[in-house]
Amino acid sequence: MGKINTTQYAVLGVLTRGECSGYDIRKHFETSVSHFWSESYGQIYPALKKLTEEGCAEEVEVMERSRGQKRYRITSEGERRFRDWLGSPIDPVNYRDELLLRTFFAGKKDIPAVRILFERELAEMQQARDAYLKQQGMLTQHDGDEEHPFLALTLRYGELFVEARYAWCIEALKLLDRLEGENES
Amino acid sequence: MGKINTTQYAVLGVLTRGECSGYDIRKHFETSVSHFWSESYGQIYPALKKLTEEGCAEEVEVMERSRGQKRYRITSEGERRFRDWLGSPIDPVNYRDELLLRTFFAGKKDIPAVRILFERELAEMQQARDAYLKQQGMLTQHDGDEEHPFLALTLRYGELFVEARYAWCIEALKLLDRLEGENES
DNA sequence: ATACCCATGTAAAAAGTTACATGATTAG
DNA sequence: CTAATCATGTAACTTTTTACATGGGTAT
Repeated sequence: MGKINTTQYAVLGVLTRGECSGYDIRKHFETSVSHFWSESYGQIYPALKKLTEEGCAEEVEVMERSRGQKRYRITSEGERRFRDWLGSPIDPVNYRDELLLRTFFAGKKDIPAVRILFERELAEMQQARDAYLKQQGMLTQHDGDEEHPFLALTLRYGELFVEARYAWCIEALKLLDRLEGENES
Repeated sequence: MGKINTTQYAVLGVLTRGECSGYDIRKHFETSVSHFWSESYGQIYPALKKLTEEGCAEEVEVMERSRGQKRYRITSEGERRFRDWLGSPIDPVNYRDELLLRTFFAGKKDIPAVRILFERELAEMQQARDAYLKQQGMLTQHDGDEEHPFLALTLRYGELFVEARYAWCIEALKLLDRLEGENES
């Protein structure tokens, strides 16, 4: 049995929610999970091909395919493999955060430069916070769904993450003010 | 002028702290910045080569080189380019978090599986918290250094991040308890 | 008509990891 | 002497992005 990589599992995950096309899958990543996952077409189409070869997904026969669309459905084998993966150990990923990297290497001369970086980040966190609030509102309409608690949980993570990062930016900007004050005196 | 990528800037960043070897650079990434950045040898050595070609770094002539070590030093051109990069806009990176991905796709049947994931994560956050505390202690010894406030800031980010994620795991585990209770009743 | 979304797919490039080959030095 | 650590480097592979080619459908 061939090895399935994370992208393929992510695609399989979308398929567990119902049959769809490669395009739909991309949309799904772009909208619902964009704050913690992304996939490009260059990954999705080959993944669908590979999953089909592996017997984890199959093309749905569609009469009258609109716009040449191909739709895929998860197989029971795919379902099984997906459930296995879901609980398997997560191998540590190397987290990379360029804002942190730049902060780490900054010195006194860089204060004006990093101030702009933090201000920009702060604005982004505010935007993200608004987006979460909006999504929160939409979610309450699907209250009864089986997946609802888990969706809410990922949303909640976003909120906590954004609050933490927001608070950090505030602290950072205060620090910059203080450092600049010291320089002048 | 050739394009310099993020890895090369990261390497250049280490060189701003003093001349060192590829091995030292690796060590630096592994120890001081591992919680927000990582580079492998397969990236570092080619980066040093490229930076030298670009005139951003140069090999230091060492008599009696210990163990065949090569040491590199940043040039004034490298310094200039690094400062320019430090304040330049950060292009949005696609954040990927497999724990979130799995949570998103989880359903009621996966409760025991995801519980293990959250427990593992919780333990990791506790460990990370201890590590930060320890680093915090070491940092106070370098109190006067010019870079000190920025180092402290990255450490502070780590603390806030870990606290947020820790809190989230706790919430998640409570949710799982609640869902399991519902199932039984 | 013409612009915009829907839709599939691939090729090339870039980014990154892993495994290996090689050898010096040091600590026990 | 031997194991661990220091040290450099490359090749193969995997992963991911970006750009392109192609064309159907729909709304103005």
